[in-house]
Amino acid sequence: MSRSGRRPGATETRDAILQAARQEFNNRGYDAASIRGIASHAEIDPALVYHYFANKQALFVAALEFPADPGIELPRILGGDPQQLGERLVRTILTIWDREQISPVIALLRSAVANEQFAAMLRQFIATAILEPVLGSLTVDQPRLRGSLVASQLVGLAMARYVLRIPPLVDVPTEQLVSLVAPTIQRYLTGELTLS
Amino acid sequence: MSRSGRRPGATETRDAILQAARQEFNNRGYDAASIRGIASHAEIDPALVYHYFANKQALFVAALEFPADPGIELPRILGGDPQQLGERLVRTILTIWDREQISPVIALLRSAVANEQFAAMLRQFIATAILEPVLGSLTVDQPRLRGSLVASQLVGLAMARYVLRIPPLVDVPTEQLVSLVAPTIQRYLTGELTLS
DNA sequence: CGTTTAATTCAACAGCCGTTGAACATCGGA
DNA sequence: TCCGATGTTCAACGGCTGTTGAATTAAACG
Repeated sequence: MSRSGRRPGATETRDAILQAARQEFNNRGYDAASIRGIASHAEIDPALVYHYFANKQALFVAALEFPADPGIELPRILGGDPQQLGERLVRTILTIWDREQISPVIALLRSAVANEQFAAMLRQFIATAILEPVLGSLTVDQPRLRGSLVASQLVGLAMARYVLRIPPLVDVPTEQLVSLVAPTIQRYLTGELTLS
Repeated sequence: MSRSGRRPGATETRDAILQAARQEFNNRGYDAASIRGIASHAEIDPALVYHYFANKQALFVAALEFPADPGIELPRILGGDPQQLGERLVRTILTIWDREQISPVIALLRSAVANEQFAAMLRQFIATAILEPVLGSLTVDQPRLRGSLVASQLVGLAMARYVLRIPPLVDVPTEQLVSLVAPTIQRYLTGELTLS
């Protein structure tokens, strides 16, 4: 019964920890996810986590590591008719969210609610990775206001579909949801804003 | 130096606890808000909270106690031109949220993110207090799908303006925000849904 | 006035948390 | 083969949490 000490054979522990961390952060958020819980999911002692990562926050950042490379997706969104920019944007984002049951954005969203520091991270990500490139490609008035309206609908979609799980929305097929929400995004992006 | 024991004079402790609880639940959410923190805000010993409320969850429910009576607001929303239903709905909700810096809905929203039980409470509140009456007053196809789309935009608005505090949105005057978002809500409520 | 009831605090419980240091076992290179 | 680096566990730390029971003081009621 050798308990402690290194295990024979190759080691894949670091990845196991990251995987468990992604899962836990994704569906509990930063605060509610615990090192002990993550370690237990990875079938490992909690202290081992600290052998690979400096502390909880470093683990969170490592687990976030965005899988969708904006450099690849963005040109596909920005190219083409600006009048269908909203549709391409919504389709791309929903596809990414739906592809993996575990999404860094959802993890960050869940964490941002109780933690101002992560709220700032999420604001920054939304602004620089989505809004600035998309709106920079257009010539419209009030780009920042338009961007924040787009953000509100996208965040609402993520909350309703993945966090609150409001029933009809959870089951609507991706492409149908695209055609329902895209007009809203398109209006926020290029429509006339009535500032009564 | 009498420490323990009852204080002379009338007692308003229960209200002080509720007020502190509302504040803490509102801007931290259920899990992050602590009984000790609430008690300290109310300048009171933590154990005193348990003299008035059975436990943390009971305190949360008591602190929630909805201030906007749906029975009063709803007829004002439902009466009038159905083509401006979206505008009246958004205006009413934003007015309620803006009026008090402390809103039960925001508290519930913050709490629902990490706690499935509160997510269910929020779903139920959105459905029965907002969506059902509003959509019940219309004759449209796909009412549940329409309702969930409305919910997604409203939740997104609450998240962006009050939780994430996305800069432009925080400072846009209420009435201007109404005129920006109302067309979206109106389209979800009565517009043609293109189910491609 | 005496007694019961209500308000209040103190001290403690058990449980969880992030984190650390020491001990042990295996691997990889000299 | 020896030895340092790496992987792994155990046990503990201090701090925070929700909650409870006993003790103390004042109000309310007869």
